[in-house]
Formats: sequence, structure tokens, C-alpha cells
Amino acid sequence: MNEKLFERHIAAATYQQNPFDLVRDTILGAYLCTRMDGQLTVGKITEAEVYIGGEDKAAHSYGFRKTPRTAIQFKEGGYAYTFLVYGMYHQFCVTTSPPGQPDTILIRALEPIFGISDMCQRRGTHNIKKLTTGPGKLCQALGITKHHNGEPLTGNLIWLSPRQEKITPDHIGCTPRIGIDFAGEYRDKPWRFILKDSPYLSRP
DNA sequence: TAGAGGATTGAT
DNA sequence: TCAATCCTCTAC
Repeated sequence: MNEKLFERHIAAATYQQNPFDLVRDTILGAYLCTRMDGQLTVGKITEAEVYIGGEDKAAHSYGFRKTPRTAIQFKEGGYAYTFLVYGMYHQFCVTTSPPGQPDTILIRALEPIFGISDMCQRRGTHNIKKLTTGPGKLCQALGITKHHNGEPLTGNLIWLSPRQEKITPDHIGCTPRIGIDFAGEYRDKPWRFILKDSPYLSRP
């Protein structure tokens, strides 16, 4: 496979949309790419969750809470929001929306596409199904850590490359989000979006 | 400055 | 079902 297939970047202006339009029209089926120490790794996005700043109790920016960690969410969309959970796993989100509206899209699963041997090495497994089917796993496979928080997605370290195949609404499913039992009435919002037919999901 | 808890994972 | 593990945030 040719590395040049993934050089195109999703335009900065695209990230200014509201996250629901962005995840359905652009993010699902797009390619998450990283180049760490010169090694290109690429995965096709198969699963993502929307977090709405302000109203959403599951979001770190609930109530427009602005802390050093969440500050990047308040800028215009198009940056990496990365952080540590449970003391051991990193997560990767894309910031969206215009300045002042701290919405994010959490990338939860990928289909490994390029640099698979590097991903295997970082993950310590050769099981392709276990490489990137979870938010902590895909960060480890692509070399993403909390230190990449605030990285612009228009650069050449972490970026998103556009879809290369057509995805219609029939291909997309939505379910409640995972791991947010604490979020009250927002726990059951169907804000997890998946490529229904993909075998590369964190859970079916 | 101390204490509580978490947008997960993998082994049992 | 449960423990690992440490950063972030909140309250004192």
C-alpha cells in the first residue's frame, strides 16, 4: 500500500461544524494517521462518540468547566484532545465546533490499515482484532499519549485523512455511549456512532 | 495540599 | 468480576 494515499488532510474549516454532522458526514470511515519517529501508522475510523460541552454531564467540559486539561476544547475545532484515564490508558478526541463551544468526538475504534507491524510491536500482540478495537488500545497502537494534547490536526504528527469510499446513512448505527454510568440522563443518549458492518468495534 | 475517583483493559 | 495505577479536580 502507498503512503501517499493518506497525505491529504481534512481541512481545518471542516472541524468547525457541529459534532453530529461531522461524525456522520466526515469522521466515520476517515483515516486517523500518526507519524511518530518517522513511522506512519493509519487506521480507518469505525466507532466514535460525541461529547457536548456545557450540557452533557459525561463531558469533561460539562458546565463549560475550563481547566488546564480541557482548555484546548474551547478553541476552534481541529485539535487533538488527549488525556489519561484510570491511571494507565490514553484516549484520543477530536475537538469540534466554533471557538467557545467545547464539543469533542472520542475515537473509540479503528480498522488497522497501514503500519500494522509497528502497531503490533507497540501493542505486544499479533492479533489484528485486538490492535485498535478500544480507545486505549488505538492510542497505544498509534503511539498517541496525553503529551499530544493540543496538537493541531492540520500538522504532520497526528492528522485525519478523508474517506476513500462512499458511506451512506444505512452503513451507520448509533447506540448509547460506553462507560459513562455517572452521567444521569445523558447516560442513555444515542451518541455513539459506528460503521455497523465493521468487525473492528470495541463491542458489537 | 490531601483525598477521591475515573470517556479502560486484560486476566480470572 | 476485579484489580492495576496515577493524574486531575475539588474542597479544605
